[in-house]
Amino acid sequence: MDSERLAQVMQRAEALCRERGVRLTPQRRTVLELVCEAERPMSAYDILDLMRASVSNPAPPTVYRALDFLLEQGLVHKLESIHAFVGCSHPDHPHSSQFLICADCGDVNELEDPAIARSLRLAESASGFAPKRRVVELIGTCARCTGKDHE
Amino acid sequence: MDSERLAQVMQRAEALCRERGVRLTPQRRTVLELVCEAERPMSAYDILDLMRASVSNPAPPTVYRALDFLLEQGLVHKLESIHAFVGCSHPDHPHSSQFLICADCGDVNELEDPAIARSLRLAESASGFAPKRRVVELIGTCARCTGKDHE
DNA sequence: GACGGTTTTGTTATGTTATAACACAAAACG
DNA sequence: CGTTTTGTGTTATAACATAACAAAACCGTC
Ligand SMILES: [Zn+2]
Ligand SMILES: [Zn+2]
Ligand SMILES: [Zn+2]
Ligand SMILES: [Zn+2]
Repeated sequence: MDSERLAQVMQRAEALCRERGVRLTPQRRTVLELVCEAERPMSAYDILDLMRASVSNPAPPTVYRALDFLLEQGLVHKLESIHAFVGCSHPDHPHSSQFLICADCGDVNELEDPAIARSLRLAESASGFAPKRRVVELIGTCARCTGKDHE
Repeated sequence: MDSERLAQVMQRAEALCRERGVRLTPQRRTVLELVCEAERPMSAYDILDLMRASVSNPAPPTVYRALDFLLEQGLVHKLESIHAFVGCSHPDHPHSSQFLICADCGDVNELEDPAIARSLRLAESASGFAPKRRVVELIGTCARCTGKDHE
C-alpha cells in the first residue's frame, strides 16, 4: 500500500472509531499502520519485530491486544490458514469476505463475492446454523504467478 | 461415531490405501481411529495424549506425521480456525468440503454443498486463480444449541 | 536370505503462535 | 476530585508445529 492510500485508510479508521465511540490508541494505530504498510500478510511476531522501532521492548500481548481490537472493528482480518493478518480492503461496512492467498508469492486478494455469500447463507439456513464468523480462504496460485510459470 | 460405523470407516481406509499403494501403518491407523472415535475435533496434542495408551512415550512428530499422511489421503481434515482435526465424512472421492463448527457445543458438520463449490470455482476462475486447497469454515451456533437457548 | 535403496519411526531439541495473570497507568464520567 | 472503566507493561507459560538426524522396517532384486 502506498503512503497516500495508507493515509486514507488511517483517516477512515479514525473516523470509524470516532463514530463507534471506541479508541484508536497510538499502539492500535501503529499496529494498523504496520499491517497496512506491509505488502504481505504479517504474523503477530512480524508486527512485534517492526514495533521495536517505535515502542521500547514490546511483548506479545501488546500486539495481540491491538490485533484483537482491530479485528473486532473490522479493520484487519486474520488469515487462519497462514496465521497472519492483513488490513481490510473495505472496512466501511461490516462484511465477511473471501481471500485468495497465493502460496507462491504470498499475495492476498480480498473478495466480497455476492454469489459466494449467498450460497453460504443458503447452506447455513438449510442447516439451521447461525453463523458468527465465516472463514473462506482459497490457497493456490495467483494469476500473476501462473503467468510466470510459462516464461 | 459408534463402533460399527468406525469399523466401516477403517475398512474403507484400508481399501483406499491399498488401492493407492500407500501404507496405512499401525500408527497411522491408530491416529485415524482416535480421530474418528472422538465426538469432537481433536487437537494434535489431544491425540498425542490418547496415544499414550497404546504407544510408549509418543512425541509430537509421531502424531503430526500420521496426520500429514491422513490429510494427504483425504481421510481426515484440518479445521484451521480451531487447530483441530476431524475424520472425513466421505473419504471415497476427492473433495473440498465446508464445515459448520458450533462454537457452543463443539460439534462439526461437514458439508459438500455444490452451490458453494460452484460459486467458489467461479470466483477463482474470474480472478485467474488456481486453487490448491479451499478452507471454508463457518463458525457459529448449531441448530441444536440454538434450540437449547429457548428452553 | 543378503543387499541396497526407500520409507517410516524414534528421539531430542527448538521454533512459532497465543494467552493467563496481575500490577500499573490513563481516560471517562459523574 | 474520586470512582469506574479501559488500556498497557511485564512476566511467565500454554498450545501448536517442525527441524534434524539416527535407527528400524519395508521392499524389490539378486
Ligand atoms: Zn475486509
Ligand atoms: Zn502469486
Ligand atoms: Zn471430507
Ligand atoms: Zn451446538
